Formats: sequence, structure tokens, C-alpha cells
Amino acid sequence: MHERASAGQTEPRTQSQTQRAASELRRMIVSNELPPGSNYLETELAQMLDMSRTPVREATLMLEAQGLLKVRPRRGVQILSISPDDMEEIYQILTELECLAAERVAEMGADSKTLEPLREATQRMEEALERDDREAWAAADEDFHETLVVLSDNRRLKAIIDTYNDQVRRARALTLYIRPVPNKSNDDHRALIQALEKGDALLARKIHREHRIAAKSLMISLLRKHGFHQV
Amino acid sequence: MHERASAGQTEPRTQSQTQRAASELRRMIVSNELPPGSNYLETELAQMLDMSRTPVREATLMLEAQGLLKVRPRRGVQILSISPDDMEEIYQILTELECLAAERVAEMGADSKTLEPLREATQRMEEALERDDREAWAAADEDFHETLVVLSDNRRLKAIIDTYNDQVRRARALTLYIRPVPNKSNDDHRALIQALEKGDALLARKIHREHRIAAKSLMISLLRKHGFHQV
DNA sequence: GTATATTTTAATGCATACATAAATAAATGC
DNA sequence: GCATTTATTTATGTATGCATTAAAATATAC
Repeated sequence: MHERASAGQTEPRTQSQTQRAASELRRMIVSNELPPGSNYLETELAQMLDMSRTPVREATLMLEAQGLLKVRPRRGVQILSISPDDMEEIYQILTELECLAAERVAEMGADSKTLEPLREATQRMEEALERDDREAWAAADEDFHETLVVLSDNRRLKAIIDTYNDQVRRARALTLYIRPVPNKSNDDHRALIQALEKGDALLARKIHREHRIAAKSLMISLLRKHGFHQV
Repeated sequence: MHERASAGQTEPRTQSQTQRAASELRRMIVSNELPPGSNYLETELAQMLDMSRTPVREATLMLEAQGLLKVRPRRGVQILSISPDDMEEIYQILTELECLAAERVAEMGADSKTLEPLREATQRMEEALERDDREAWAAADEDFHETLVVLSDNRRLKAIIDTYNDQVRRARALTLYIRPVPNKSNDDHRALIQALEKGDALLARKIHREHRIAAKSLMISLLRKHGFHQV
């Protein structure tokens, strides 16, 4: 997830309107409440959020920097949609950066206890699959990937990956129920954990790379097959 | 470089104060005019740029998203400094992403003409080295790396790499004259071009990875050796 | 002299006002 | 009826005002 709030040390205990606007708008965008392609005037958003235009403007500038929307001179802000080509771009980047994370975790010789959250997430994925609960599976899968990146101990890496995950969240939600049962993913995760335990950085990278490339191909072919040209 | 200005299609022909503030501040930060660690009140920056606080505020939020400064509740904005550990984080990311770029260029089977700008930049690097002109060498080197990323045809990849290059630009300028003569870099570039021509993605990745890892090690050891704990 | 409480100062966060210019509508010419 | 010009509307970009509250300064207690 995106937790811009708890980054530093001297946080103002009461979050500013700008922060609230940013997190509310982000939530509404990734949850499809503000659908891709739709347009909003600053005044409209200000009314929706019950604040003045100033913090709304500031928030939209931040979200524009994160690639979620585009501020267009006199036409309001437009919620950006994602095409299969965009997905390709984003998944290339995510693949690469998560592989870096996997490599780093293996290299730093994480002990068995450190890797426990990964095992736990994988366990939840398996249980969710048995119940045929795809939402729970997706949540656990996301936890796994997030934990992997957190363990790699590179704040900037985490920030980039969070940003781009936000951009593809809608598309993932869309394919969740039309994709085949993700048995392979769970196996991949187990294999990765083993490689991490052995400290085999090359193997970890290889396993995760294949895992992510498969996910990318599946996602893009699903979007194409179902005619989702813009999500 | 960072050319946020000419991104889209419907640009307002006269750039806004906010844009001007953002590009001016970015320039002043990467050129060390606003040195790392220094603090400025919104009012001061507004006076420096001869505009009101509003566009300055908006610009600082954008630059904060790009990791160049930190807006601190009542203490003004602080120009962020980079420690060797930060350099490690950033170079890890840049290494990974530039290797992706190299791989992609090789995969897409770029013809000899497409690769010409790379050859041209390498040529300029060599000529600069013979004249012992380090500034020119660095500029050509940067062109090479930028061209590689542009050729990979992934806008988001370009944007991330630009952002993080901005963060390390000061540090690179600082080590330019204390580093050994960069003969090896030129050879690496020639070797990479060959791999790209052959369409050998794995080799391109390998060569560029080693090139970047060497650059990282050199940079960090130079910073440490010369006691630059914060740049 | 140090620590705590109180007062003062001032920087920010936000709302609002307004000029500018884009977009739309109306008017005019043909 | 269509094209071009003019007038009108309106969303934004920017400046400004003000309340809030953190920080600094001062005063008080010990």
C-alpha cells in the first residue's frame, strides 16, 4: 500500500487537508470510484472533499507526479487510464525492481526468522486458494511482494514500486476473477523463499524474474483478450 | 536532463509560475546554488523567484515528490543531502533500470543507424579524454546513458532514471576531478554497443551491469575516502 | 544556574478574491 | 446555412489575508 503519511520523524499529529486530499483521491482512483478517463474540475473535487481549492490543487500536483492523473490547463484533472502498452512498461519496471529486491534479500543472508512473514503470506495464499477466495488470495499475494521489497531495505525502491503498483491496481482487480487459478504463484513463492534461505542471489533473481514475467504475460493477454484497451 | 516542460501535447505556450519555480529550484539544487542541508522559508524562495508563495509551495511539493527537498511543517524546506548509503540505494536502482534499458534495446534488434547516437557519444567521450577535458567527458557520458534509456522506449523508465540522476548529480560533479581517468568506461561503452548490435540481450545486460556496479563502487569509495558523508 | 511555565513571535495551511485567458455562445457577414 | 468574428462565460493561476500553532523568547520558580 501507499503510506506516505508515516515516513519521517516530525509528523504533524493532525494531518493536513492537502494530505487528506491526496490520500482520499488516491483511494478513490485506485478503487475505481473516479474511473479512468473521467474529468473533474478543481471546484468539484473541492466540494467532494469539503475543502477549498488550494489543498485540492496541491494534492493533484502530487498525484500527477505519481502518474495517477493529469492536470490539464483549463479542462480539469483527468484520471489516467492504462493501456496494455502502459502495462507492459510498468510490469517491465516492476519485474526489474522486484528482482533487485529478491537478489538483495538473498545477498544479505536473511535468517529464517526474517523470512517468516514471507512464509506466512504464502500460507495465507494457499489457504485462500483452497477456500476459492480470490480477494484474500490477492491480498496475501500483495503482502508477499510488499514484504519482499521491505526486506530488501531500500526505501527508494519501496517508494517506486508502491507508486507503480498503484497505477496497475485497477487492472489487477479487473483480471482477478477471469484469470486461471493461480496455483503456480504459490509454488513460485515457496521456491523463492528456499533460494533466499540458501542465500543464492542468482537463483532468487532467476525464480522471481520468471514469476514476474509470467504474471506480466498473463495480465496483458487477459486484458487484450477481454478487450480492455484502456483500464 | 529533466525536461518536464515538453512532455505532453497541449502545453500552455507561456509556462506557469509554478513550472518556472519548479525548474528554477531544480536547477539551483542540482547546481549546488542551494546547497544540501540548507533551509529556506517559503517567503524567501518566493522573493528569490519574484513571485508569491502559492506557486513556490506548489513547486516545492513537486520537488519533494522527486526527492530533492523536504517540506518540513514550520521549518521551511530543506535541501536534501545524499549520504553514501543513499548513493548505494540510488545506484542499485539506476543499475537495475539501465540494465533493463540495455536488454530492451538489444531485444528490439536496433539497427546500426539507431545506435549511431551511442557511437557518437562514445566518440565524444574519447576525444574529451584525449584533451583531458573532464567536463566534456562527463557530459558525453551522460548523453550516452540518456540515449540508451531513450532507445529502450519506455517513458516511465526514462522518468524514474531522470529523477534519480538529479539526486546524484551533485555527488558526481564532486568526484569528477578526484576520480582516476575513466578509460575503462569508454571501452565498456564500445563493448555494449557491440552487444546491442548483435542483439545479444544477455550479454548487453552483463556488460552494462558490470559497468554500473564498477561506477557505483568507485563513487562510493571516493565519497568515503574524501570524507563526504553528506553531499 | 537550571528547569518549567508563560508570553510573544512568526511561518504555515488554508480560504478567498480577482485577473487572465480558454472555451463556449452569440452575432454578424456572406 | 456556413464561416468568421465578437461577446460572454468560467476555470484556472496567482496573490493575499488571516487563523492556527509551532518555535522562540521571556519570565517565574526552585
